Amino acid sequence: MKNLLRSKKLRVTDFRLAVLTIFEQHKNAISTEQIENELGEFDRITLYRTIKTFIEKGIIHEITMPGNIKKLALCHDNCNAKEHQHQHIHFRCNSCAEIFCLDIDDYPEINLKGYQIDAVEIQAKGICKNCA
Amino acid sequence: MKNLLRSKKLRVTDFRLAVLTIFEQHKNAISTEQIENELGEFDRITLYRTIKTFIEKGIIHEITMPGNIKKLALCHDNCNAKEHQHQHIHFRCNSCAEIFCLDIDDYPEINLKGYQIDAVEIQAKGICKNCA
DNA sequence: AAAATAATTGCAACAGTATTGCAAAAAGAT
DNA sequence: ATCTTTTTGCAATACTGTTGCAATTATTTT
Repeated sequence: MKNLLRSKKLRVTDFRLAVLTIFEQHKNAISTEQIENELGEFDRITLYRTIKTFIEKGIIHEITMPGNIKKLALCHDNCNAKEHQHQHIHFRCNSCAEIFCLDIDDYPEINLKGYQIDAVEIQAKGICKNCA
Repeated sequence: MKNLLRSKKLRVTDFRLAVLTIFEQHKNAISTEQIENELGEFDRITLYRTIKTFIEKGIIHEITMPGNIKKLALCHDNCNAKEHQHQHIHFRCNSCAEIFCLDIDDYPEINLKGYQIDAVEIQAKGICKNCA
C-alpha cells in the first residue's frame, strides 16, 4: 500500500492508509457512506479530498448509475489522471444491491460512424451469482 | 405531448408541458441546471418532482457518469417504471461535453457465467462528429 | 356546468453531499 | 535537525435533493 501511494507520488499518511485498507477489505465496490462508517473517527472533508486524489491518480474509480447510486472501487489496471481504462464491466445486483467489477473475456468493440471512441464503460443489471 | 402524459396516466399541467417542451427542443441530453435556466420562473421542488415522475413513468431517462455528470433525455423506446430499455449508447464528447443518445446497429450481448443479466447500459467517451 | 374527488403545486424547513480558504500539523528532502 | 512542501482539520458555504402540508388545479361525477 505504501508503495502504491509512493508510485503515484503521494505522501504516505495514516489517513490514506486507513482508506486504502478499507478498499482492500472489500471485494466489491463501496460507497462513501460505507467508508465513513468503517473509518471510525475522521474528518469528512479530508475523506472527500482523499477520494478525489485517489481518483485523479488512478488508484480508485467511480461507478455511477441512475438513481443516485455512486460507488468506488480499486483500479486493477494501471489507470492515471487522464483516463481510467478497465477491461471489466460493472454489474449491479437487483437483489443484494452490490456492485461488482467483473472481468469479461471478449470486451465488445463499439463503432459509431463519425465518432472517435476513446473509452467504453459497460454497466449491467440483473441477479448476481450469490443471489441466483 | 398531452397524449404522452395521458398515456402514462399523468395529469396535463402547464408545468409538465413546459418541461416536456424543453426536452423536445434539445436533441441531446440536458442537465437539471439547463432546464432551470430555460424554465424562467418556476419552483425547484416541483421541477425535481416532475423529473422524478417522468423517470418513473418512462418518459425520460437519467444518464450518469463519473465526475458528477448527470443528464436527462427523452426515452424513445417505450419504457416504464420497472425498467428503462434503450437500444442506444450514451456518448460523451470530451471536447464539447455534450451527451448524445446514439443508436447502434448491433447492440452487443454481454454474457457472464452465473450472472443473470436483465439490462445493459453502454457509455462511451471520445470526440463527436461535430468536434472531430 | 357545477360540485366532488384526486392529483399536483408551491412554500417552509431540512438533510445529504461536496467544495473552498486558511492555519496548523505532518511527511519527505536537505 | 531543519527546511520545504504536502496534507489535514476546521469554519463557512454552496449545491442538490427530499419531506410534510396547505392551497390550487385537473379530471371525474353528478
